Amino acid sequence: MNQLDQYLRSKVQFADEELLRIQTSATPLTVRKRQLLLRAGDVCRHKLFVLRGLLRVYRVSKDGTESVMWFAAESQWAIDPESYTTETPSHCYIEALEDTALLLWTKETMNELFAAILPFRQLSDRVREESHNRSLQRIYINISHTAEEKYDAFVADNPTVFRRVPLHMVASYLGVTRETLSRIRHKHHQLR
Amino acid sequence: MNQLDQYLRSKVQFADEELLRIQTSATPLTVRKRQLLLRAGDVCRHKLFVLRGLLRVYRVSKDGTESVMWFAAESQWAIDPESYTTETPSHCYIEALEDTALLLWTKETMNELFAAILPFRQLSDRVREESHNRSLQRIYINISHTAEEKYDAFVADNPTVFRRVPLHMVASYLGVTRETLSRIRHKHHQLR
DNA sequence: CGATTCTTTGAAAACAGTCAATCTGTGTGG
DNA sequence: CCACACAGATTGACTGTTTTCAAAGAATCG
Repeated sequence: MNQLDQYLRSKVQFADEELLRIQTSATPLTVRKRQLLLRAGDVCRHKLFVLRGLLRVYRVSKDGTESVMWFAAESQWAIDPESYTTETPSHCYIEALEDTALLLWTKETMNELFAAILPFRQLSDRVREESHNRSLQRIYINISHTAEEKYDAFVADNPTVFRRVPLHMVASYLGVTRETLSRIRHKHHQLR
Repeated sequence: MNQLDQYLRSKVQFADEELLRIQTSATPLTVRKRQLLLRAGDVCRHKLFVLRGLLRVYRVSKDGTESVMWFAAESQWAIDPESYTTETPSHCYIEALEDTALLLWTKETMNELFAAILPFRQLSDRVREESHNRSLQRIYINISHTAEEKYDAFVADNPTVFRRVPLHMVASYLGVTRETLSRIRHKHHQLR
C-alpha cells in the first residue's frame, strides 16, 4: 500500500480498482530544490500531490516582496485554486523547497476521475472545504492576534513544516519581517 | 421576477419550476437591527440569503475583542461554513446591522434541493469557490499590504457596504483599531 | 431633549520596519 | 582539504507606525 492510497483511504472509502485507476492516471514527477512548478502568469493546469518533500505557494508584489500563501508537505495538495478553476493566469509561484516527489493530474483527467469515481469527488470536496476553513481561521488569526500569537499558532498548526523551512519564509507567511520574527523567537527561547 | 430569482438566474440557468421550488422551500424572516441570527456555541443549521438589509459575521476573542469575518448585504449569503458542514458549535455570531429581510433553508432542505436541482448545486459550488478565492485574496492583502492599502482594497471591493457600516466595524474587519482607521481616513480626505 | 453609539483628537508607550553590520552554516570548486 | 561564496539568521541603532488611554466632539434614536 503506497502513500497516495494510504492518504485517500484515510479520507474516504475506496475500492481497490478505484485506487488503481486514480494512481495510474497520475503523472509522477520529481523536482530538485528551488525548481519552479508554476510561474505567475501561467495557468495552473494541474493538481499536485506531494509524496515526499516540500513545496511553497507564494505571490510576489510589485515591489518584489514575496508572500507565502502556504506550504505543502507530504500528503498535501498544491494548486492555485483560482487559476485552476477559472483557467486564467495565476498570481502564484509554486516552488520546491526540498527535492520533491509528486504526482500530478490535469484538470481533464481529474474531471474524468470525478465522473467515474464518486468517492474521489467527495474527497476533493472535503479537501476544498478543509482548505476554506483553514483560510478563514487564518484570516481570523491575522486580524485579531499579535505577531507573537500568530507565530505560536503557525508552529502549533505546522509542527513538522516549521522546522524544515527557512525562518524568513515563515516570516513572509505571517506577514512580518525576518528581523521581527527573529526577535520574537529570541524572546521565546529566553523564556525556557 | 423577484430578488432571489434574479440572483439565481444571474449565476446559472434555471427552469421556472426549479426557481419556484427553491423559493417555496425557503423560510422568510425579517429581523430588526441588532438582532442575532447565530450565537457562538450554537450550531449553524441554516444558510441565510439576504434580500434586503445587512448582516455581519464576527467572532469574539477571550478578551472580548470583536473581529468581523465579513459582511453580507443584498444577494449575499451568510453562514458559518465550518459549523454548518461539520455540525459542530460555531465560533461565530451573525448579527443584523440594519433591519433585514432574509430567506433561510435548513441543511436538510438544501440537500434535497441539491439532489433535485442540479443547477442549484452548481451554483452552490460556485459560490463556495468564489468565497474561497476571496479569502485567499484577503489573506494575501493582510500579509503583504499596509493598513492604508487594506482600507483602499476594502473600499474598492465593497463600494456600497463601507458606507453603511460603522467605521469601527471596518476597523475590526481590517484588524486595526478604530483610532488608526480614523487617522488613515483623515489623511485620505486631506489628499483631495 | 437625554442617552447611547460612534468618531475624532492628543500624547505617550509599545511595536514593527529599515538599514547596515556581523555571524553561522552549507556547499562548491580549486 | 581548504577557501570562498552564498543563503540564512541575528543584532543594534534608528525611524516610522500602531496601540493605548483618556477626553471630547458628532451623530442618531427613542
